[in-house]
Amino acid sequence: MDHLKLENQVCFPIYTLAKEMVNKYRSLLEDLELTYPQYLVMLVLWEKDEQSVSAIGEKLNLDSGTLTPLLKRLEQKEIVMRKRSQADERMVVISLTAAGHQLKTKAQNVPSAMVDAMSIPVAELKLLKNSIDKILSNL
Amino acid sequence: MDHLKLENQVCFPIYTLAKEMVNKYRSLLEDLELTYPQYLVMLVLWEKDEQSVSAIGEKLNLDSGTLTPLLKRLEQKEIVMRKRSQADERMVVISLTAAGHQLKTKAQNVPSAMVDAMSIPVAELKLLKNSIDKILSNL
DNA sequence: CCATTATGTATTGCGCACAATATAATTTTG
DNA sequence: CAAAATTATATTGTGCGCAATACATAATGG
Repeated sequence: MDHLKLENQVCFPIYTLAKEMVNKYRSLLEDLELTYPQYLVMLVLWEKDEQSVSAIGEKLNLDSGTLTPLLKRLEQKEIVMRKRSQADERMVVISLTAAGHQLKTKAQNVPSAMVDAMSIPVAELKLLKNSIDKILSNL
Repeated sequence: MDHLKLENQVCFPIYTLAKEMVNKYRSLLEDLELTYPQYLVMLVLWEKDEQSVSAIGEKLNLDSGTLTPLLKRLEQKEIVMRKRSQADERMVVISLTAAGHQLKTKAQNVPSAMVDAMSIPVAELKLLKNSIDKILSNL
């Protein structure tokens, strides 16, 4: 078997799936005027308000080069605020505005819409998640 | 269950895995001086030389906005050539240079190195690929 | 055969993603 | 306490990824 054939690649479907997922989210998040990475940041903040850039970055595996401009865009939309911590002025603390909090109610139906779009049995989805987590811990 | 909790997201692990995969490829492809998307284009060309931009794009699900600059970078590395088709001057035909052909031998060990890095049983990998293909056909 | 439509690539603009570096503040050490 | 090391964010540069648009060529239908 030719391991360099596209058809025999394992990673290519994963790479493609991730892109297609983000494309699907593009339409699902249109109303919220959020991109998928922005939506992920909002998930993190909806769970716990007032977090440092690095704390958000650790949870999402994103560095400041990605987060700083992204958070500035969220600030411009006026759904988050950026403020230097009093305690440690190196830290920038991100917090939700009222509009940012409210956006959560508009996002409630997004996860189920996504699972519907994938239309795959929940059991199979759990297996999938398990395999992915296993690979992630190895990489 | 709170469907908006990061922990309960199904897509986030997929998104993370795709990124980690690309990161792993970064080190595996360092010798070849290729990025992962560039490597994918080379896989397509190693299978069949002389293909139009659109043909490559269909196989990889990438549009000209992505491929044109990418292919120009491969041209600068002198591993591919870009030439307008005589038959249809709208088409740009991409072909491998001698160096481009030779690069294939250096790439032979990349797929196995990647599978090794993921360190997951082949059987489970096949299940994973099946699930992903199923979701992709739905999205 | 000419106007219309379709096709193929290129360009532009925006938003990630990450490496490398810079900068400033805090902590640790001698 | 001052110098050195560490920590946290910001900045810069490169490379995707995709939508929207432009533009040229080819095909098609009166």
